[in-house]
Amino acid sequence: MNQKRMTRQRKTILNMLKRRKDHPTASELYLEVREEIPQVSLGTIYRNLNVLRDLGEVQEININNKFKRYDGNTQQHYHFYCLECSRVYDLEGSYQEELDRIFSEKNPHQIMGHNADFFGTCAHCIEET
Amino acid sequence: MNQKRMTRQRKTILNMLKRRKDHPTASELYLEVREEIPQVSLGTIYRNLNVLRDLGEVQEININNKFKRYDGNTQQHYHFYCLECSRVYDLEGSYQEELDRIFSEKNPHQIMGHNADFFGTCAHCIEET
DNA sequence: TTAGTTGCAAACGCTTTGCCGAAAA
DNA sequence: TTTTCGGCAAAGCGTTTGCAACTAA
Repeated sequence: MNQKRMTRQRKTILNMLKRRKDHPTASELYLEVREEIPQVSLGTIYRNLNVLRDLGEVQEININNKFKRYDGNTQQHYHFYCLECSRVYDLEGSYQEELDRIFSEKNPHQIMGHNADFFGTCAHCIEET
Repeated sequence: MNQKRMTRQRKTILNMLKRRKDHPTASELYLEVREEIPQVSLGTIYRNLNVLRDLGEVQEININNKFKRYDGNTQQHYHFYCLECSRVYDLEGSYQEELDRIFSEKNPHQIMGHNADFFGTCAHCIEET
């Protein structure tokens, strides 16, 4: 792969993702980056998110096939998707490595890992009802 | 909701999904349906998949944000995604209900269920190398 | 008869990309 | 200076939708 440069745009996007505890979409990130670099373009956001994802600096989240979300936390962890408000949260609790073992034994594939996302009603939406 | 009719197109799509053990995309299904109903349109495939999904007759699978896949097996089960060939397989082994309890205790959200998909190299691709 | 459905084609919405000037290294 | 990157706008692509004709019930 080519050598990557740490441009102002790329640095800003990465910092914002590391700081935010939610999981913004490219458009949401675009709005925030624009406050700091007004002339930035959406294409730049998308290009940099793909670069950062390839470098392993951020995690790409695909929960519902609508749009991708990005997570500055690159450790393995699970997500929670609220069916009411569509917010995505990190979940507390450890990654269940034994699942890979359990399902490896019962299937002919070489399992390298898994993704899991939980769904339901988030704390925020429970309060509102 | 409105009353649904079992048209020839809808019946054909449902039967094919129940019979196939893979998890076709709308386009893949379109190709197969067209062998039986040559003048069918892609729009009809999409509309019926959404209807059947809403009726609970088929399961919609979102593994990588590229395109949706459909599964005629409506029981809870996990999937395996091959990183090499992109095929999607059903996994043998039971749904881990206790995960919902474990993560419910550690988080403030009301968890109703979860999805999990495993990834790695499938049996088919292992053989080829 | 009548409300849901289809085929067709255009529209949608998120994401990618070609081009060229700008700027890291 | 060299090579990657950014801004802009157009294109790409899976999916949805408006419309008039059609059909299941």
